[in-house]
Amino acid sequence: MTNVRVRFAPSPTGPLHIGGVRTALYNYLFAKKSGGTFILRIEDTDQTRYVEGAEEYIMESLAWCGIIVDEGINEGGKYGPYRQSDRKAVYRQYADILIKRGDAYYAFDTSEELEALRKESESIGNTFIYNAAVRGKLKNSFTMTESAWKKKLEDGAPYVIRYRMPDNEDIHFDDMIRGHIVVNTGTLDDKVLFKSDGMPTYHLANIVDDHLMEITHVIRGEEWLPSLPLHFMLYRSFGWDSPLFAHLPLLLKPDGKGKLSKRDGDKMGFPVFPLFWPFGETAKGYREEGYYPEAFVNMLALLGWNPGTEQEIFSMEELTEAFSIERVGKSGSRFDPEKAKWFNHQYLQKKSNNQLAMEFREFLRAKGFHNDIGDLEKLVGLVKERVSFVKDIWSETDFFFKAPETYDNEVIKKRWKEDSPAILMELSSLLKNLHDFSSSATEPAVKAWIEEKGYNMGQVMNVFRLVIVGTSRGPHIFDIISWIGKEETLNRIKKGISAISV
RNA sequence: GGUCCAUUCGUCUAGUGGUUAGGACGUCAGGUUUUCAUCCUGGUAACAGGGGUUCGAUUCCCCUAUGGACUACCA
Repeated sequence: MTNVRVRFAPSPTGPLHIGGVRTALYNYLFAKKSGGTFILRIEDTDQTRYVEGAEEYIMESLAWCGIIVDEGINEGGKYGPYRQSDRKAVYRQYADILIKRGDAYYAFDTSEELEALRKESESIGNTFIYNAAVRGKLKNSFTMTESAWKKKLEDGAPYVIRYRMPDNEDIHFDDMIRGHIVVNTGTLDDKVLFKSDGMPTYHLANIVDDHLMEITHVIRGEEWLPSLPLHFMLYRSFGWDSPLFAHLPLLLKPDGKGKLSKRDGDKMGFPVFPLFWPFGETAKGYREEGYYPEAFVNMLALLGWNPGTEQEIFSMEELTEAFSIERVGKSGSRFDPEKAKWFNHQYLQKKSNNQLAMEFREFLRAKGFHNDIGDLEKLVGLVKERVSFVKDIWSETDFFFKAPETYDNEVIKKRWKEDSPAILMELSSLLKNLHDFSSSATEPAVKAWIEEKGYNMGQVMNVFRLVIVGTSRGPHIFDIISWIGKEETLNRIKKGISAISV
């Protein structure tokens, strides 16, 4: 088998959608599985949609995910340049080849004229398509005399170059995911290949570049499936072998209908982009929300592909090993934000307490804590298994850092009894006399005291937790007091008694 | 409207011409924790509908329905 060469070819029109990231990932996995080459090509032939910062965003996103580009605008390579606007000079000659072969032609219709035609057709319930049926009535090198259209070109009149789609021919082609497809050219239109601004359209640039860059497999989103027949025709007109195609199913909204959009994320509170997008209308990113790239990639890989086994947790290496186009599904996948969290939970559990403590320390610094924040490794160990994100450690441990300011009324109503203050006072003096304040020392001491006094556990432990935490949640109470220390424990008991007894 | 694509639990999916249709997320129940969460155990829940083909279809074919993509001098 020849060397696999695949490309990811986004347009720099804004932040890269997670559907795009998944396309890049599948390309990457496919290439790496066979030791092939992953190419990043920037498709910026539409200058009006170019967005500053988007190229960098794309590259940073791939890097964050651990997708390594072999050839691209930064990496270079033998087939460059890798930005289509830098390849402008190469496209025109290919358009000319098509014209010479009679497979393409000049057209002088203005956008306004065509728009009017479209409206007119629509008003009588038809769809206007620029094809064999109408091309004979419009302004182009078929309807004009050679001297007339040549004169127009010489005069610098604006024109486009269109592909001449055959009138009525069944064309057959194959997709690695969808199998064999047949389309009649009569339903297709004469697509513009070369725009009046001197730039090629996607269709021309894409085919020319894929050929020149010796791309062997085109793995892209399903939204391209309708233009596949055109692309096949172009390869045929040029006399080139076409690469193999695989059209990936789309990522759909978690609820309702249609493909996943930024709005869904905003509405339901999850990101639709890998990284925070800082320009203009900003957008949340998985990285900034606290997702690990490994978890993000794992989640994305399983959305539309499965290994055929019951394994769900995969490293990039394992994904590379297991991936195959054959196991990519045919139908669109609804995105499930809950499952995304679950993946992150799995990866967080695998981190060492030491590593998590470091990450949590960073988090605390950003929050303004600078010194004296205690044994974070131990703290993290107490709550690790209940969190999915490093930021959750904070919401699970805020009461470690500061005494409660309010006390849960529900819990007070249920647990606070007349004798509670007296019992807590007793408990306080008991704790005061303990020298070893570790959990393993305080717990048996307190339990023995409860037994000796004939109290029951519930009447003591619940109010104890209430004054220490402020409500009924959190890790083992003796672990908490051990971490905050004797002095703080006694203070909280005292404060709690006076605050609640009022 | 037209062209093309798709359709297994709520979601991601496995699977087969004859299976108790499997797993994961979610959800529910029980257990653990005298808290909350985690965790463990168990339960709930699906082959879109109608025709064929066949001894037998969830699986193969056709139709319908539903969903989706595309329908620009955007990609």
